[in-house]
Amino acid sequence: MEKDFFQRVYEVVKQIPYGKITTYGAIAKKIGAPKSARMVGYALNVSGMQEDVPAHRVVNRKGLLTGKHHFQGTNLMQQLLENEGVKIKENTVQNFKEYFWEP
DNA sequence: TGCGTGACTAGCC
DNA sequence: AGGCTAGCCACGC
Repeated sequence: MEKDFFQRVYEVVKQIPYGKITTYGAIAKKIGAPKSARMVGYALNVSGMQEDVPAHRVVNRKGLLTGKHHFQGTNLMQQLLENEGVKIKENTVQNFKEYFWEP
């Protein structure tokens, strides 16, 4: 049975390895909806019930932590990424291209 | 059934 | 080079 759009997003996001990050567009393309990058972020927004979904490892194509505003703390998302060895500066991932992981 | 909204992306000015 | 607008799809009311 085909999983819901959101569930597909969770499946891909959960596959992101430790210390790596990816973009909404990459995920959207992976699930077969390259035009629905916005839906990926939307899905993560309601992923509050999905603890296994490391939404903090998902950023926009510029490496900007666009979704950090949706996290509990003001810098929680950044703290989590730095905890995995990802350097963050001004809400932006440093060496984003190197940390980028394609599903 | 229809309009508005959004954790995006790409293109144009 | 930087900022703004348009297009896109799925969900909620």
